[in-house]
Amino acid sequence: MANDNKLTLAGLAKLAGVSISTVSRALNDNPLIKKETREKLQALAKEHNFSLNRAASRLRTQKTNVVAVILNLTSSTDQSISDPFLLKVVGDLNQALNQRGYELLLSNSLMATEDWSNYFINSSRADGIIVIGQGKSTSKVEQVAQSGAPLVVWGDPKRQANYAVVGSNNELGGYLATQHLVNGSCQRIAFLGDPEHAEMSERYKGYQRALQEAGLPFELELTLSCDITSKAAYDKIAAEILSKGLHFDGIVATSDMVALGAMKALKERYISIPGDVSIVGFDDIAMAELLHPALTTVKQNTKAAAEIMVEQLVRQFNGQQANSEVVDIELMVRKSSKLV
Amino acid sequence: MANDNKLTLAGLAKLAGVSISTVSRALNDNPLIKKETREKLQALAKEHNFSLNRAASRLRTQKTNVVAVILNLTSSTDQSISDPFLLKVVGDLNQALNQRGYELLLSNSLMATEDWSNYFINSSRADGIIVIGQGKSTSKVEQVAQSGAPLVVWGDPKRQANYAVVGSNNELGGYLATQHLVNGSCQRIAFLGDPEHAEMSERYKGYQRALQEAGLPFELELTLSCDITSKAAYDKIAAEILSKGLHFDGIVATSDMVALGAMKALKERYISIPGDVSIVGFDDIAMAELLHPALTTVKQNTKAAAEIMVEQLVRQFNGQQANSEVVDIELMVRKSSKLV
DNA sequence: TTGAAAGCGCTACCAC
DNA sequence: GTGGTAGCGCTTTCAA
Repeated sequence: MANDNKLTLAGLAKLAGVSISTVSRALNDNPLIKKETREKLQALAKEHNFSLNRAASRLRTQKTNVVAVILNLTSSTDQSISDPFLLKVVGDLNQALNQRGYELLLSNSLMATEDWSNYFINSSRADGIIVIGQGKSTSKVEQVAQSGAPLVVWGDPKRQANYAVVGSNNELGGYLATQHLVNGSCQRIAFLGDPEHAEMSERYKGYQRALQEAGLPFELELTLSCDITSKAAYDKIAAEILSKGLHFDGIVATSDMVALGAMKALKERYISIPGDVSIVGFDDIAMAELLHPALTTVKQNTKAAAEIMVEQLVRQFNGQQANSEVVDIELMVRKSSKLV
Repeated sequence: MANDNKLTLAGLAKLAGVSISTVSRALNDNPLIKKETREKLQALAKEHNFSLNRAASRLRTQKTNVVAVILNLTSSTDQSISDPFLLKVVGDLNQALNQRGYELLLSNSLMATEDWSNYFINSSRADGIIVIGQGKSTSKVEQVAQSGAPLVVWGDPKRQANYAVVGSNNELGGYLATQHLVNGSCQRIAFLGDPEHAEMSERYKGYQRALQEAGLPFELELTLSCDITSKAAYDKIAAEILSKGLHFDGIVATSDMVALGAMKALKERYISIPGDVSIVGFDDIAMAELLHPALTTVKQNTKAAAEIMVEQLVRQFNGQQANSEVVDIELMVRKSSKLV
């Protein structure tokens, strides 16, 4: 406060009458320093509002304690950027990283156009990378994996990949959602979303498996392919009903936002949910239970997932092998689907 | 690739047969270096996958090109963390910052418990701080302002503060929302939210002004005070109806999430929206128009706001004075309110 | 248990 | 236009 030119370790050392090394060790809680001295110096630092210069320590230690989190967005539509689910994952990662002493540098695939490994890791901006979403294209991610940089991806862990993927059991999720509709006596169950998107394609497989087990025919016209935004889903359902009439009595949506769009299209046509059409979402975003009717959905445990992702990333920092890991999902039965 | 020990400027210089200074200038696009040489060296850098070590340049230049964005959360409830509106602001800031060459370090008030200025600025983690939300407590923010660190706050710009505040015209928003309900012949208009929260209190003032102008009495029992989460709003409306019956025919909600909670409580009781109760939200999150009925709401222009915030922060980097600035709002009339 | 000093990789001042 | 070099503030080896 009083002294305006910024305080450094050297300055603090002078103030305390000890060497720079001693202050450095004390502030890093190094047990080499006598506990008494350590506490005295820490108190002094606090008193003078001193904080170690991270740029300097990062340069010296070659470690940043920063993790770059990259939202792997499919397109530049506003919708996909603001999908509450993605942002929930960011929030949970923030928490998990902080608990381990890491900071979160936020970026997304639309901004970071260069080689990610080069940009974030070689440049000492971050120690590792977490990519949220495998999306349709994984070439950037592969590039990072090739470079050997510490990397964890939120996506579909069942996909074989040469990097660690953490994600929900999407196939099972799709299966349970579909099975739930089958049990509710739905006969013509549609799949709404993008079957080519990594995570979504697994949900699609689960959907097909459930149909088969139930002895229901798989009909291609029940695969309602659309972008994974509410708007696209809304348009798709509207167009479908316009051209073919209401030819389905159940919808397995690939995300809650997609389900939301579908619900709106149905309600506008006075189609009862779940009376005429049952619907199951995916994600369990905060809003799901607040919709009317409350949305039955497959809950992804993002908090647990975030912790696992950080754990796997830290393993790589320590030179250990990182593994893909499956996070449990759970069917949340609410009001948008008929009960058995 | 072939050479495994990390390349530095010195290494590149040797490879190119020029001095370190020349490579440094070339990679920083310094016009002192002949264009030809510059391009040759940039190509060489790309070829060898070289990236300048940021830790080193930050130490040297005393500038990080990083901005800390702090979500000033009210409580640790999941809801407030995942309010899509806050996260929309983060997304827009990310974009605005990147366009100006800054990176976004994400944090929140629950994690960053220390003195923010000390933690982020003194430590050279970031050059400036953007705080999202004035919330109820502004002491941490005041502390940053006191320290003289570059700071911009998303909040209510009408509040007098010794730091730059960018935000919507909340008073006008509250006024327009209320006026709209008045025009739709609502007689007993409730205000739902937290009148003590900085931004919200201005909306509350606007609500009162509109009532007064319309010659409607201001009744305290129509101030429905609750936490600004969907859940709290849902509970509040449910409790209100249970204890006093449906004693209002319009609701001015302090956020879309709050409106969502209220809508659910109403729908569950088969109260028609907007037939029995009209409702207006605030924010215009992506979901607002996808609700059924589509939510009439006051749109906050977060994209414009984000650009202004970054602009004001950069002004401070350049030693200029930063000013509070008001961002225009716009009433989005949809289906949850009666028309005139 | 503490101190001296080298050096992390870069930028920018000064010299040519 | 280009090169030599000091030094940003820290950590850590080595010495005491």
